[in-house]
Amino acid sequence: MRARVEEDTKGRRQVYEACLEPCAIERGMRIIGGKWTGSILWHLKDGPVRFNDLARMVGGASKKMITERLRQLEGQGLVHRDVVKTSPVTVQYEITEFGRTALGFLDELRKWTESLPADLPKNV
Amino acid sequence: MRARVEEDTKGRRQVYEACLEPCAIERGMRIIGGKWTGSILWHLKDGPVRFNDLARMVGGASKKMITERLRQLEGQGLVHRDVVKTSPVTVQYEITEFGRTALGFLDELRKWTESLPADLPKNV
DNA sequence: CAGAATCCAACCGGATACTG
DNA sequence: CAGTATCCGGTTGGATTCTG
Repeated sequence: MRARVEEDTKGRRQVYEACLEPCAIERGMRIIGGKWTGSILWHLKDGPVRFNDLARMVGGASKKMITERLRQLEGQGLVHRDVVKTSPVTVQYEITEFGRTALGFLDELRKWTESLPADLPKNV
Repeated sequence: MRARVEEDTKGRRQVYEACLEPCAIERGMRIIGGKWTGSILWHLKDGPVRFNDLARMVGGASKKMITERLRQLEGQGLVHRDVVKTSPVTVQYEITEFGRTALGFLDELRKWTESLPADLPKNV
């Protein structure tokens, strides 16, 4: 098996060697587990959202982060970018059909997180 | 609402302000989305695994990483550490009942990743 | 509005060597 | 075997400023 060279969620160069190839869990996490990535995708589930609105919805992430993640998601075909020629221009981000295939997992994650007891051991 | 100060998967200090509190997706990702975290948990699903065996199973991660993640998972109550007094000592890591509650969506993630077409747009 | 550009301290994580 | 300790270059991501 040849070594694969890819970019993960954060644009980091990842070299997957023969016997070091991460399992599906790890690969998946590298795709949608990056900081803010899942959250961004999730907030697009109900329809197109404009850049600044998205930034507000994903509260906590800087514009820089939102931009980087969106570019990545776009490059991966999970999100579609649409420029509306108003003045000033507005930009709509929309989840693609492919992107929607990840929502099932994200919803499971959401349910899991929300089910966590309030008195967790530590750090959870 | 007061600001919460916690540690995420990677032990980073995270300050969650009132209106900046991440959504469940993001919080969940901070718990099990860290590098190697999901993979480690996943590889414990079939029963206790010893340290070095785990390191091999999660191929690619250094011992340092395995150790750090295991300590974290242990502190969160997702994994239990058991020292067996052989000579030299062996250490077994076992997923807890609580930890098992995370396997559901991890399996969703696995299925999602494995379903990805071979000819993906980019970076996926 | 929707970014792009820059700065930079903090952190991450691999490599290596060592230990009981 | 199951770690710990240390080094250290690379990456990350927040803050800030600027633009069409």
